[in-house]
Amino acid sequence: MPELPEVELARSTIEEAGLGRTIVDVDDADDWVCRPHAPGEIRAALVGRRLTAAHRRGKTMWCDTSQEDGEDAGPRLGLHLGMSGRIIVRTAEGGTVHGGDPVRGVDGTDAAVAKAEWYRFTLVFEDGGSLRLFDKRRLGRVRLDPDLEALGPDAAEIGVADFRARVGRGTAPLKARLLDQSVLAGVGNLLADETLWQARQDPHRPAGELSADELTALHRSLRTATEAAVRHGGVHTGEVISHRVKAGRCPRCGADMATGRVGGRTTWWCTAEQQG
DNA sequence: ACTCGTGTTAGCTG
DNA sequence: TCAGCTAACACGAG
Repeated sequence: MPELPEVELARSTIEEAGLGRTIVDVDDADDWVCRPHAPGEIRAALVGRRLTAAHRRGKTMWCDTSQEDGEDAGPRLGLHLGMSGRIIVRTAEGGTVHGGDPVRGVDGTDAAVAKAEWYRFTLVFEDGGSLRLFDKRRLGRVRLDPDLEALGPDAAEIGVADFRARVGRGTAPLKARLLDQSVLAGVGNLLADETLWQARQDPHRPAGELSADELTALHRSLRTATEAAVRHGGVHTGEVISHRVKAGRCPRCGADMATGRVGGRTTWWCTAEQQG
């Protein structure tokens, strides 16, 4: 699930329900998710502190932490949801205040029961509540002081001039350019397909071939698609997403949807409007 | 049994 | 050195 819209929703969940609560315990035993930290390292850094702010750039989140007596401000806690991660914040009473049911999520699966081992990382608060990373596939990541240098500007905030300069260059397929997190941070496979469909652009087209006007329109489409996804609860709510299926038809013109691999990802496009 | 995947990245190639 | 591409990562779901 997690692309920029899902991560923004997770960030706001932490902001609304996870800040200001003193951390009394940390489960960082999963040394794959917490790499390169050794088990206990994150725990030692965070116990006694509080989360004071929740930030996001692209698909990466990080929380500022409070200072302890006589020390500098605490380390930043970096959180990445990977391919299947979710943030679950629980109240002192154990109820889920935000983040929804861990299994019965937007992906529609509802048969399974959440297994304890799918909780890959946990902060336990003094009030008895918790903040947890729930991640079936274990591609999520938790680390202290994450490096943000490799990330381009956030896809929801980049201005049109900057967007044109960064995206409209190179010979790589346009979709690959949109997916490159060092060019622009936050666009994932579904948001890329939705954006290109809205802008009626061929995903295979070399990015450097687009005109200034086309790039301006693409920037507008990205904004529109991203804002709608945040508002509606995730990228899966995009207009073309449910038509990315075998024998699917374009919901705008009715032409066949085609599929192939672009930028290493499964891609769907309208054969009529996107010059398939 | 076998393939796929809403993400990231080390490593290879030209 | 850079831009671009592929495989690998972990593991559940179909």
